[in-house]
Amino acid sequence: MLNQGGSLDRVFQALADPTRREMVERLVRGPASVGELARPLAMSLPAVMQHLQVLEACGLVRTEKVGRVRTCHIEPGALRAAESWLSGQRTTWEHRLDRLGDLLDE
Amino acid sequence: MLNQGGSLDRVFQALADPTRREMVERLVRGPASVGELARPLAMSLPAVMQHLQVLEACGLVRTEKVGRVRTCHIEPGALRAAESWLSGQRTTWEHRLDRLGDLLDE
DNA sequence: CTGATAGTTAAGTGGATGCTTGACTGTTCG
DNA sequence: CGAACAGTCAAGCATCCACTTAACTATCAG
Repeated sequence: MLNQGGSLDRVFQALADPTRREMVERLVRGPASVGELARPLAMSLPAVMQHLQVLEACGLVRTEKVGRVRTCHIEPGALRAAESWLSGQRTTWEHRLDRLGDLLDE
Repeated sequence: MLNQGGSLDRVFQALADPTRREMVERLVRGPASVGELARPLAMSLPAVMQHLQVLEACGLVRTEKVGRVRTCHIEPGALRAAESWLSGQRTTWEHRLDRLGDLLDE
């Protein structure tokens, strides 16, 4: 569980944008080409590319080009890292509540 | 489970900053004053205040001023919202893998 | 009252972000 | 070959972000 912080920075930063979250939501259902990713989005193709680069740079997405089409897959590891930081915080918080309850029981 | 998308934006945006994550990590262990939050951080007090305002604006932290000291508590709901979006994505991803496995079994 | 403490406000700065348009590259199809 | 297709590069622009310093307010202790 090596928690290298800089990577969490980028993952959360990536997820902070609704367009990129929508792309992730699309990709967890299966791979897609850049064009397919772009179709439901109200913006130019280069803009989509830039979002894609952010997702790739933080490890949330992996892409591969064959012929003239680039196919994008989700990379669940990065998602898991973020989820696990959050659940760690929740756990600490809950432990604190437990200790507080124990104190009150005395 | 009201899906207020704009709020997720702000929560992830807030968590994208290492200073703010550090503040959250401190606060899940218990309440703290602004000064206590600031002590371990290598930056000016106004900078810490600004981070605090971001955390408060997205609902991650609640603060209350008594006398001249402002005390900050974590607000676990916002953390849970982010965690639950992430776990939803993971779940969808896993379901897809299941269906894929079923296909291969045929 | 006076001084120290705890926090706040305001203004400014440099750098990152999210988007655009226009020109361009490589690939496939007829 | 030549046209359409899928994607990419580059530049430019408006806005946002993370900080700073300086000046200020409010509270508490002696």
